[in-house]
Order: sequence, then structure tokens, then C-alpha cells
Amino acid sequence: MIAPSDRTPLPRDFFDRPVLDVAPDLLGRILVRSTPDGPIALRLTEVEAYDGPNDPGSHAYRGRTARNGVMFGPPGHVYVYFTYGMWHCMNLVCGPEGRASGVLLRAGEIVEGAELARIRRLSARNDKELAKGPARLATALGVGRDLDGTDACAAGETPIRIVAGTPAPSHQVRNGPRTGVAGEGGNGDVHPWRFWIADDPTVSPYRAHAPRRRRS
DNA sequence: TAACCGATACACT
DNA sequence: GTGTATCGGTTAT
Repeated sequence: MIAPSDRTPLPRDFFDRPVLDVAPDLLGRILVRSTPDGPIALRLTEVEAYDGPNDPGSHAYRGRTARNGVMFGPPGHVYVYFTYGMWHCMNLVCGPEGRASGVLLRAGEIVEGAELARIRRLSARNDKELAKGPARLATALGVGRDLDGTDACAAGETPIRIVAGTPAPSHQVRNGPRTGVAGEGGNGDVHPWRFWIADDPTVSPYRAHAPRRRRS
């Protein structure tokens, strides 16, 4: 169950900070997804920061487009993108409006509504896999492009909100190169902006960027 | 119009 | 644990 104190979304000020401050602070927080069938709550265990203007790994790096427009808007809103022609991934917009920074939600532990998540994640072999990976997380929560631009800080029965939860103590926070971003993880390791909770079984395995095989 | 992007499932070892 | 097949949307040309 969600405690009454957990019904209040984190304020917009929480997200209106440098993305590298927000990202680790999101670990241990609870994402509450309201669906017609009931709520699903997820404790965040792994995130990645993307800093629009400086960050070649960010969708916003090349400027504003129809797809990434939400990233350029006010903080505390949800940016959802479609990838691999099959899946969605979910981000939270951070920093001041126009900065186009965001945090990709990579993994978490379902703490309420697991029965609803299991229906969407039939291939998961156990509950730890329900949201282990960004597309799995979005699938488990039933998040698609229709939720792009949702305000996660709004009051009332919103589709998505982030509540305080129990922030991960800093001594349990680890960071390292981001998954699947070109140039990271090798000698470069220029952006060790993946943050996770140490030893948490729901954190996704690290995979270096796979070089593309030339199309024949 | 075509190149490019990228997370997962599953088969296999 | 490793290798491979899978796709539609986005962007630049």
C-alpha cells in the first residue's frame, strides 16, 4: 500500500536543479503509475543523466525537434521516446526550462501492483526482471508516447508522479559509464552518468555500446 | 528517400 | 554467458 504521505508528488523544485544532482537523488524514490486497473509503484534503482546542450548521447544534443520537444520544456515532465521499433523508454526532464536535460529511468523494483506489471511483462522469469532495463520498465508500467509531456508534479490523480520514498543513502549510490552510449565505458568514460543502488538485484547488467554492423 | 538509432528475447553453449 | 535477429520512427540529404 502507498502511505498517505506518499501521495504527494515531489515538487517541481526537485527537478529544477542540475541533472547530475537530480539523477542520484532519484534513487530510492517511488514512481507511482495510476492505471485504470489500479496503481503500480516502482522504487527506482538505476538511472542515467543526459545533459542536453553538452551531451552527444542526448536526444536534445542536435536541438529541438518534434520528438524531443518536451525535453526543452519545464522540469518535472515526462519525456517518452520510442526505440528499436518496438519499445518505449521514459525520462524525467530536469534543470531549468530550455536546458533540455533529463534522467532516463533504467530500472526499478515493483513495490506495488506487481500483478498488473506481470501481465504486461509475460516474458519476465521473476519479479526482479519486471523492470530491469529501461524498455522493460516502461512496458511494466504501461508507459507509451501517449504519456509524453505528462506533468509528474501535478496534484491529484495523475497518470505518473514521483513521491519521496526513502532516498538511497549516498554510500549505497554507485556511478559509472552509461549503457549503450558510444564512446563511454572505454578509455573515454567521459560521462560516468549512470547511477545505481549498490548490489540491488533489479539493476540491469551493464553493456557497452555495440558497434553497428554495416548494412549490406 | 535512405541512413541511422537502439533494448530485448531467445537460442545456444 | 554469448551471439543474433528483430523494427518503426527520426533525421539528414
